[in-house]
Amino acid sequence: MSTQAAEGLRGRKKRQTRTALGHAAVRLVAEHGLDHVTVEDISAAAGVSPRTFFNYFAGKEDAVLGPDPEAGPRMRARVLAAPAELSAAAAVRDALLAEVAAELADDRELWLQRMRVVQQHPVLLAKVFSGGEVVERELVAGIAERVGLPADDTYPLLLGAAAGAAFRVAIARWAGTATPLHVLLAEAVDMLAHGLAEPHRD
Amino acid sequence: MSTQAAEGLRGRKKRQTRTALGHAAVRLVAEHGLDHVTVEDISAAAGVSPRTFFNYFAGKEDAVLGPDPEAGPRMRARVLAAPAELSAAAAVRDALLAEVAAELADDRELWLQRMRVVQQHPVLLAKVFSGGEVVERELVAGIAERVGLPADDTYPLLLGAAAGAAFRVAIARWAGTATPLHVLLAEAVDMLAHGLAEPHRD
DNA sequence: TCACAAGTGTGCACGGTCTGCAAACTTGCA
DNA sequence: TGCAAGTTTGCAGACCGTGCACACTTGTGA
Repeated sequence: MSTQAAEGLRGRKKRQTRTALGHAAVRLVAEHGLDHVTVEDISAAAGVSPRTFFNYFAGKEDAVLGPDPEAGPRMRARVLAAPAELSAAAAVRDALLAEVAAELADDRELWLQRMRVVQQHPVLLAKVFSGGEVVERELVAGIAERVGLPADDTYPLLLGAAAGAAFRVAIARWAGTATPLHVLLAEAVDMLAHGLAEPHRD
Repeated sequence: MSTQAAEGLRGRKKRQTRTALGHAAVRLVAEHGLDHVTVEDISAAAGVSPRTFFNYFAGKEDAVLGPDPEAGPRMRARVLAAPAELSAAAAVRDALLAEVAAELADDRELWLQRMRVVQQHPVLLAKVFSGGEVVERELVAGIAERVGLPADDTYPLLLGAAAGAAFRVAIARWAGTATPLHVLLAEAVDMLAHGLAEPHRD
């Protein structure tokens, strides 16, 4: 729900091809496993040539993960737009929760299947992290701007990295339980805000 | 300084070849950039055949990073061996600092060059993360055991992930400043322990 | 001393990944 | 209708990574 207006017939078809490739990649890998699926398979399933595949994605992994280039700027904007009375940590917390809500609303089923595939293929996990790195960089920039520190200061870097950590942990737990993602994410973020103190035991 | 005794001539040569390949990889990539260096180049510089290269490393990236399979178990042991009166977070803090000290003492110059190379090649960053993931898993197991929670509970997962985040931030800052790594790492860990509260301004 | 088992290095072949290039083809617009 | 710009595609080529078979080295026990 970001750039749907004034796209023209050209852009529309491009977007269609891209999502067709992405969906095919997730489905095929879920069915046959990552290294029993070739770029040729994915292209065929999406009805384009293998060469065209590489016009859209850098490789199999990218197609499965379908990285969102707007996620970084969005997080940055969210952090900067948060009410001024909130602490930076609280602003990041809210930004994370809002982002998760928006992402899931977009394409819930695909997301879940994607996560399942990622859990089964450590190679994909690596790509997720490096993708998260790009987002994290923008997030760090937003935090730095908000608190008035340079972007290479420990505080913005660490808050950004911690946000990434909380996100990953929430995702990991989500894949194994029935608890809603936003609950798990809030739990993780709150734990960070309390200095990682040991939780009370039953 | 872990398994140097009773190695035999066989094992010694194997280790030599491995480090020769690793060093050649770091040096060549530092000189010419990651994708202007082929496996053939690295093998030639180390005096072995390209086929042999793949007996040691899964690819260029692995050779550059020289992953340490013992790092995970070591961290786990450190966390479990920490004095009982320490909190889990403090135990992790000490384990991190001890690990850094040991690693750097081992081969300081290579480490620094490696980090510089990694900063310039996001692809390598991805591998660092996935490598860190393996270590993190062990660390999480240690934390879980120490505090008596299951390893898939939020607390151990998050503390492990946060430790990884602090480590990465410290490394990133270290590559850009003259501050000793252990100081940066302590700063980051303390910031986490204080709930990521905004630091005092000058 | 010798021979043999196990471990290590190497060449070869093969399928897969990814890129550059140039030739079609399609779309948007005058 | 016709042109400019964008998209798809095939082709060639470099590189990656693995399986396999064979040569060579090392350690060991007869």
